[in-house]
Amino acid sequence: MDTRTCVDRIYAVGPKVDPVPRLAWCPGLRDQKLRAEVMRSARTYRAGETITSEGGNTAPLLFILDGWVASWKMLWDGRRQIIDVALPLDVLTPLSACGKRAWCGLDALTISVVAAPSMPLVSLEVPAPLLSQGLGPSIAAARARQAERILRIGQGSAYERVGYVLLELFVRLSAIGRANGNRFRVSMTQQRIGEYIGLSSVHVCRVLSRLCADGIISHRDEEIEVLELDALAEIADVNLGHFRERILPAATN
Amino acid sequence: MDTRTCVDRIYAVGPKVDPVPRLAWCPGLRDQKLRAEVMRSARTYRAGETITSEGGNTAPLLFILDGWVASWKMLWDGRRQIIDVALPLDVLTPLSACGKRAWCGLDALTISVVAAPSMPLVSLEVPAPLLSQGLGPSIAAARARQAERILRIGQGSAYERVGYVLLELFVRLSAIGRANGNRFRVSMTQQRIGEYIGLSSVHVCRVLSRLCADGIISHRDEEIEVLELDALAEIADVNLGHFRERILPAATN
DNA sequence: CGTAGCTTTGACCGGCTTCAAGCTATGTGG
DNA sequence: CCACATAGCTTGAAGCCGGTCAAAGCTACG
Repeated sequence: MDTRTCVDRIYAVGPKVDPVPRLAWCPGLRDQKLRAEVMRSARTYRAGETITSEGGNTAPLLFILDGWVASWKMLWDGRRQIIDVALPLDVLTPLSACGKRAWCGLDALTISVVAAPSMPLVSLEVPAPLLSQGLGPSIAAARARQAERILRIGQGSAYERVGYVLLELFVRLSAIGRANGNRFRVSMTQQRIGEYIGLSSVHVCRVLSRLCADGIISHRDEEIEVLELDALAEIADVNLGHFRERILPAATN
Repeated sequence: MDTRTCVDRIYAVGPKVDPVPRLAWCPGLRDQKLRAEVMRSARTYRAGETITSEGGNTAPLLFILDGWVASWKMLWDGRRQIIDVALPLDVLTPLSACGKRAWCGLDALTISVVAAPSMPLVSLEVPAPLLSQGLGPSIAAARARQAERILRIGQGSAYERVGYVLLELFVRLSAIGRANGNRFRVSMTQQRIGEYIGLSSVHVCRVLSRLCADGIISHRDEEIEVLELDALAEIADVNLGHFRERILPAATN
């Protein structure tokens, strides 16, 4: 499958963002030749396709050039929790402490383009004092999102959780030019949304209905329109200004 | 307050572990003089004392030399979620993406000794290709624990959650020589355990009773004895071998 | 000895899950 | 072009898990 045409096809659909210059966000990717090398290692995955299975082999760094990618873990009986959803221009570090295996499974939620450069990055000596800079903007943002989500899953009601996850996705998509004003596309089934925030798909459906009935949002299929952003932020218990600063890679602001 | 005497006093209580050589686990701390510098910046906190408040100033790296430290986030109405519990020899990176403020609050759950070296570590150029090594063993382990916990909080029953958290603490304490055979001390109130796994303190109490009634554990106050480790691992849905590899800093194994 | 904080136990109830059935949209093969 | 299958969404009914409220025991400590 020709990667170039796939990239082009995807980019023709949504608002255009050229990933190459924006990859400059990534730690150690200020060098343009390196960025080109990353692009060259890109591969396209179909929606639903497995990128890595838990405990399997993986590259240390994955760059999401386009699409939605879910990282998840599973209990023996099949109950599944989505740990995080990576959006275009996010960076994933699926390597576990032992250095060989992935600590999570990775699924493409939509058709996705993922770069997994192995050779060039191993030789990449991270020059900056990475730790004191907070682990690189993209990884720090992922951690902040994770903490916010743990807080809602652990303490929030279903209404608050769904409100939160919609707001999180809206803010992140807006930042990368993939929202259309107050509208955006949630490229997840209600089943998957439930796995993301610890609810059954049936209850996700009910809560979405209630959010519509309350005039906070409206939706047709996966297309969401935020009608009352402030009200949504209040439900999610989010201060929008601080929230953006924390869950977005710094360079996005 | 004289740090040395506090350290000594604590170390006189539990099984002894000299933190200085084991700090060699930490990324960039192989140099003995640096380690001594870290020790010199240590400060003692009383149980319940705030180390950092959410959004406050913080050092980029905190070394837990002794004690239990909870990192937490809160909703506006006071509901609190403990994001992670750091034990002796763990490393915390509370700095958020913006690089100035802490993304979480930090409380000492017990009397604790925490080193927060600011000067020497800023000048520390991380030499190894840190990313490809998985972010340093301690931080990678913290992330793995977090993923495991999200899975249980999102998908597990109360019984599974409590079983999991007891097992997690038991495994981690054993690794640093702070368990006594099958016995260990949970230095958290049931209220705090609940905040850690998203349950009310009342229900934590009930589940603990049930674990005792089922012969899995026994406990007096905060002193827990694991009677049936395999059964506990089954409840927690954990493969002990893999689990240890993943949630412990690599050098511990 | 009294107070404060934590644990334990009981009673009640409501939020969420589960099960089930019907609906819609999309795709497939005759 | 229609019959049929599949996947996801929606809605209802029933039941249980876990939260909340309340009161009583237990320890530690001043």
